[in-house]
Amino acid sequence: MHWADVVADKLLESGTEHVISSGITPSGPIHLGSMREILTADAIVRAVNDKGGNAKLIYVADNADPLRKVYPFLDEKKFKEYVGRPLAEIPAPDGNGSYDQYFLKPFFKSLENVGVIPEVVDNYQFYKDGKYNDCTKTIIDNREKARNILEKISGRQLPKNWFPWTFKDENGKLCNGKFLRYEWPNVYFENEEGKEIVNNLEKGEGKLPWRLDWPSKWKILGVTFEAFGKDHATKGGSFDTGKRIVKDILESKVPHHIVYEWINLKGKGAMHSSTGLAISADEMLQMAPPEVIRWLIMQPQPNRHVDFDPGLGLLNSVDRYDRIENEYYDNNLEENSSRAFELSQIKEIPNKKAQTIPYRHLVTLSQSKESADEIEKTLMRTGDISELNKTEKDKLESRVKCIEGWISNHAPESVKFEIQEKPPSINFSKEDLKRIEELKEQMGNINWSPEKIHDSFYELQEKYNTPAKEYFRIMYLTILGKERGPRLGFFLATIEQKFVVERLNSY
RNA sequence: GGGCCUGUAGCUCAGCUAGGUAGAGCGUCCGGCUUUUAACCGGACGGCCAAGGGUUCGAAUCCCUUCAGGCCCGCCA
Repeated sequence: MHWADVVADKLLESGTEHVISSGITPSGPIHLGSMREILTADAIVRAVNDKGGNAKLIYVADNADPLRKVYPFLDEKKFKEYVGRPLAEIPAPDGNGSYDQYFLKPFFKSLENVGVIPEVVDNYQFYKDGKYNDCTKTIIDNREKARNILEKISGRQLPKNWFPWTFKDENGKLCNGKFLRYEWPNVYFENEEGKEIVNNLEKGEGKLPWRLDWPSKWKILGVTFEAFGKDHATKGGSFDTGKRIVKDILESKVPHHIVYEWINLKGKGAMHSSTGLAISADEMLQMAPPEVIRWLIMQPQPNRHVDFDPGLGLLNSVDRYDRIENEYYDNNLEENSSRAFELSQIKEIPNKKAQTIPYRHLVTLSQSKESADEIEKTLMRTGDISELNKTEKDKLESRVKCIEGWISNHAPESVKFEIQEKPPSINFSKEDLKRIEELKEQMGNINWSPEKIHDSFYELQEKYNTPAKEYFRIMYLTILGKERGPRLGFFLATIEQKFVVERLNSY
């Protein structure tokens, strides 16, 4: 059984209503690794709903968290003063709006593109609106118990006058002040300068520290399931302490969970926004079809790491996905693969197989044609497809866009080419010139189909006792200005016969 | 030091939740398609399921131990 269904079954044992939670701190571009978290959660939501339950997906934007440091992608001068302040209160890097929204907006757009539409929780606003009041109060009332749990389970020592609140200084920065006294809803502390500051706990002046904030969210939102990264899952980590806090102090339920592994960039290691070694969700969508992105997450077990190769490997991933799609409709898949395919669909599962064009072929066409429209016409002319319906058209269009993005940012040189508008000036040898004459005649007189074109080179090989390779080389040189290129039969068939003959005639 | 995960064919992995004759794709080799680029079709080769022990009529699957690899582990998230 697919992992999402295994979890769904377990969840449904305790009821039909479920809240699946996911979240991230929007401190930088939100990357593909973070997308795994929410796609994993989304899979569970779909699985529960498919089995007749009623699950909703909640996305918590942890924008009450402070900016930890000036990240490499930030302007040092401008952002130095904001370190320590809640992300929701900092201006965006481009000056428009707030910092958190600057990163969240494109991420939500990306999520929409992969078919995920969560209910968004603005954590900062939650604090402001007093949503945390009850939990905060309960924790404060039981702060010795809380301290006990944290110290015992995490094995760290808390200061003598520990108070379960991250204070907010008068300059707006979150800080570790010295706790003085407390009287709901106010807490008084001494800041570094020795000044007494008051925070109103009901108004979001400061926040709960993460290890208390997380279990509080479970209770406030009624979370029944959460997928989280293995950094939280370590012994004595925030999940371990969170479990006890929510059970013993908040008297609420511990959510079910799974731990997911990181996504590595092939040959480079785990993605981290802080090191800059990351592909943002946005960027990802500009080079890979959304259903393939989903499939990369749905196919493997969540606890296995995924190696993502934005180079040639991406083509393999798309090919594999397309093959799975075909086999799905041929009813030829094992249960897990079949389910992974279903969970990879952006919208509902189409009940008919769509016409698919081999992705590698599209990579060629995208570089020789101006638009998706032209590509479609060409494919119809070469007999690769019959007329496309609306869905197929959209798919073609979006895939062409992905390929264009991929070609310009990630593709290796070996697959790139450009049709030369003017005949490249090349010093052909005498023999080459003779072959060009032979080609002129051949190209002008054959049926312009991929197979015929392909065969014709071998006819020349027979006729003139010259390796077909030589003819290939010449064709690439005259049209692309380089010695290699895409499979010639298919490629030439996609451009005008007239153009090819004229090109040869100019030598 | 503590913890989690992983170890199955040359490579990438499925199978383990529920024990019942070891699977797929890719690669390799052979054959076919009048044959370039990571093309297509058919077939073959290929595994003491990391090692050892236990439970069982029966273990890749459950339990214990060992080894190897990856990652996580102040605060913050």
